[in-house]
Amino acid sequence: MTTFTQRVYNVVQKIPKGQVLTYAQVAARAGSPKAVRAVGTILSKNYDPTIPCHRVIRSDGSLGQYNRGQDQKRKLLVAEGYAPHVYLV
DNA sequence: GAGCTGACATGTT
DNA sequence: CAACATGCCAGCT
Repeated sequence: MTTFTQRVYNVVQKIPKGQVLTYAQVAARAGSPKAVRAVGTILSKNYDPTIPCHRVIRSDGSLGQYNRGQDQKRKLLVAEGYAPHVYLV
């Protein structure tokens, strides 16, 4: 548990509904723009329901991985309004 | 205490 | 355009 970890949690928790941030953005906001791997590692180990980890996607626009599975992540994002072209097809 | 792993990103081939 | 290789940071063995 470091400041970076807490920062990541805070940032992810502050992501508004219908909006998503990339791992790069989260890492940058957390204080380390290059700690994208770390963000993934942290979120992967985090099962806290108060942390909408599903709102964090890859910079390529892909959903990336998820604890509950990519399908669950996609469902959540679509349900929240984040429905880019790719998911509709 | 050191080494390996992993929800990623960027650059080359 | 797609695939491969390298860099990076925090967590776990």
